[in-house]
Amino acid sequence: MTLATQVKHAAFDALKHLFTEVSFDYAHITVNQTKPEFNGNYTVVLFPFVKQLRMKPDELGKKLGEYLLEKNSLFSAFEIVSGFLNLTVKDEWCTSYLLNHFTEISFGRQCKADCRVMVEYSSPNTNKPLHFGHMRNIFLGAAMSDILKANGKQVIKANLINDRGIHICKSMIAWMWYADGATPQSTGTKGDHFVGDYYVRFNDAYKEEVKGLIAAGRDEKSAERDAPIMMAAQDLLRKWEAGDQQVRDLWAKMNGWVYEGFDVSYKRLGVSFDKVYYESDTYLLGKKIVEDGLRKGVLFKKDDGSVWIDLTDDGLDQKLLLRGDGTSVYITQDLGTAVLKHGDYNLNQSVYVIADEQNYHIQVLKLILKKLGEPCAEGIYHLSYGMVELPTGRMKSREGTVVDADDMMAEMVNLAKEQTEAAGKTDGFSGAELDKLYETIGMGALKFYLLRVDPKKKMIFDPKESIDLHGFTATFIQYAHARICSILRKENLALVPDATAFQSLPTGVELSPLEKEMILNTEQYPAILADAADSYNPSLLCNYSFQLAQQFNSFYDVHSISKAESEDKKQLRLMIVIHTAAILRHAMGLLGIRLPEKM
RNA sequence: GGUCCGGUAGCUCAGCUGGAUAGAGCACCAGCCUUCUAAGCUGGGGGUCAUUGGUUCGAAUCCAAUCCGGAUCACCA
Repeated sequence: MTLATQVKHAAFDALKHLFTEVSFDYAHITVNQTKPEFNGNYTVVLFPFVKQLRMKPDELGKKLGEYLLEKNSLFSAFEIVSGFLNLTVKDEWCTSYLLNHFTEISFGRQCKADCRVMVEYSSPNTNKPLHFGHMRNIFLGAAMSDILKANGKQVIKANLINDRGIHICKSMIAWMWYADGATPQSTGTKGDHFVGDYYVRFNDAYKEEVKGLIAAGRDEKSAERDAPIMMAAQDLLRKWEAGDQQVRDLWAKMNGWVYEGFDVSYKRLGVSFDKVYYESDTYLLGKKIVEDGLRKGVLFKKDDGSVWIDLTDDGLDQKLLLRGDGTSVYITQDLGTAVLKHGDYNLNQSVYVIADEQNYHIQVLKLILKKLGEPCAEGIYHLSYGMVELPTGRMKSREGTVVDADDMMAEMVNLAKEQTEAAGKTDGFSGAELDKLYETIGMGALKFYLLRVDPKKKMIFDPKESIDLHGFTATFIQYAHARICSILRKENLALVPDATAFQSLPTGVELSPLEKEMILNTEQYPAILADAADSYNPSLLCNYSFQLAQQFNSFYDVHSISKAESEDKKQLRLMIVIHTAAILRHAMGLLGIRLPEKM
């Protein structure tokens, strides 16, 4: 039980015992952390009960405070300030908590049965390389997977690759017409960029053709429809669907190039998947579900043979599920894939990391599955995140305004290198160690930057301003960690020392305000971790870790550890920083951010 | 037009299941390195929490209306 909960219980218990004739609602008890300008650690708000008890707040506070001090071993003092009961937690409680926990390196809930959850993320198209927006998706998905794991879930990380459709045919036709047999190998180009270049090439050629047709007197619509390169791409798609071997071979070859490129990016991003689904395998799924739905009368057929569901009673629209010619649409295959996933892993929960532009789509998907009586419907959760935009608006691949993921990673690592060198902090590292350090700092900064904002909110990234390595950043947390490691090195202690080294600590040692704050702050980590999982919000770990590192820096500035006033104090402070470092490593580790021991 | 999301310091964001004088970071100003890493610490200026009304002991937080911005409402994916 968290300390805050214990305080709440204690207050509830005190109210019940002091006023036996009145019944209280536990939910009305508000316990907050005491504001720094007042004495105390936790505060009980008295106002909710003054009316019920016909008592002045201060009078009630005095009664409660005295009762708690006498009957409850948690508190050493209380103070009443205008309707707030500020309670001071005993130093003994804090030191004893620290003694019991400081060697922990694993935090979170134990795994329970029946908690298999799939997290689908990344889910790229195979016609272009990954960009900044994908990175937000990927970091969110990877972080959420690890956060859920740390909270007792069995997680299956899945990637659903959109490897078929008109977009890849566009790259294919451009390659056929313009490449003259060039390959990633022959040009020394990363495979996904190579294919992406032909996608751009397609769009350039297409634009030219449309312009030409319009100049020749065609209207815009028909020009867009009849441009030769577009017609050729659509022809390719038809051949692909018919199973034309030559087309399939080229398609497989070009997708192969893309996957080679993606693998390189994924590796550097530090993410992986347990299961990869390909839309070329799943795009025909869902039809059977639709037929069942027709039989059950949940769906209906229009005169042209198209199949629909009426969601107007739920405040939505009618939605097409099958075209008149019997072919499926996007949502049809999503229905099929949802059922497939559920069957593959007997899932209790299925998380979709998808941008908020698809909020409506997922809402409809879930609703349809529910109406069809599919058991997977209930477990669907849309981890909806805001798009990453440039100061000029949305990124447009066709206008070349996308911030490329590979470029961005290289830039960040380079920035880390520049700043490390500028600060003159390269002494004592080998060349390979430095490269690793730059990677740790650069990638850490990038991940933190994209994860520190509430996923729901859209974010604006200005490529002209490099991502900062000061302030609310991973670098700040890494630096605090490196400082702690430096102290431990000096004391010849391991990062996770044996508890026996510290058994001499008497619990009676008096705590300074900063020492106490640090301990009380670390006590909150498990609750924050649980909250991050329950609210699907990794940014909570960023906020918490930054605040903890910040507090450590103040602590570090005021209190010497190796030259502490007494041996007891030294032992105590060592325990505090060991525990702090372990929490920072754990929290950042869940976000895929490494903390160096030296920087 | 319907639905949904957002609007907090110059900028980027916390706080939103109601609680004390609304907090961080960046930027700006002033201090702090013979002492465990100054990628740090301390202090300062900077706010009509979009607007108006309501609920109440108490509202950035809840409700209503309005204004502004975005997403979505395809036989696209």
